[in-house]
Amino acid sequence: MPANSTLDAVFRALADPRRRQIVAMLLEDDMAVSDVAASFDISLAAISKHLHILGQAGIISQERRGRVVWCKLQPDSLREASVWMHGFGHFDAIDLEHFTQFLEREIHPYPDAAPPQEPNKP
Amino acid sequence: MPANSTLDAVFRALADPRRRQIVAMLLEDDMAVSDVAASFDISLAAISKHLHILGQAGIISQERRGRVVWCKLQPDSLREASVWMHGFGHFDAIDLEHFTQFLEREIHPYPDAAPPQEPNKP
DNA sequence: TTGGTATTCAACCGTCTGGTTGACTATATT
DNA sequence: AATATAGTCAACCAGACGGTTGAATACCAA
Repeated sequence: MPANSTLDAVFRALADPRRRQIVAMLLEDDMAVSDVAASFDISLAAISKHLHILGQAGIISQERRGRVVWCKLQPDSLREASVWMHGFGHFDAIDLEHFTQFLEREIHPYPDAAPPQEPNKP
Repeated sequence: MPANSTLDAVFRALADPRRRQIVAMLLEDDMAVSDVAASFDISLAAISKHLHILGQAGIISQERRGRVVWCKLQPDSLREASVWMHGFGHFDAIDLEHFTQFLEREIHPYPDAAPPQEPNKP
């Protein structure tokens, strides 16, 4: 198995829209597991699994503080994959305007739903 | 489903090391389906499926010429996903030196195996 | 100590994935 | 016309995925 297993894990982790949405949410601020879960209508256990997959890929880290597990984005983990993709595109400058639009769509997919609430950090 | 289904497909397509290797090979030159298959030890049918997945994601296009189906990389398809990732990394300049190293690893994972042969293009 | 809150674990389930093989279609070659 | 080559299709299979529920664990608070 030659293949860069980190790249495997990163791309696989990002292949799920819910996980991408989680990543986008964590870009704004660290969140507790249940805070993350509050933005979705699936079980807490399912969210826990998604976070585990993101953690395995190195995209987030999790730290228990008291009974709360805090999730933190590890942006550097995306560097390798980003470089990989960029190499194929021979794109000109990255247009962050586009990115902002994606972010909006990913973080607030349901405009009517409850917005991600401010976590009560210690 | 808010989720950008193109991003879904692109990330999912890239999550498989064989498919990434195919993409890397196609960066060097267009290839026929059986030329692609020659670099792997799985069946032609399996390769055909992988190419279909890459095609669905828009990462490659396929064009039949005679009885040969030629596969061509569509680098623009990676732009959206590249932008997405780049937005999280707030990386400095993309270092294409790294990319070249990845490429080497992805295209020639087994140094002893037969190198990808020159396709006989018309 | 009792009880509530936060999270994970374990077992289970339907669906998707990636592989196989054999039949099939379509094009070249002789 | 007969045969070889290129590729896809269809049926099948084992294993991974994403979800559920209920029990277990760990911490905090009264």
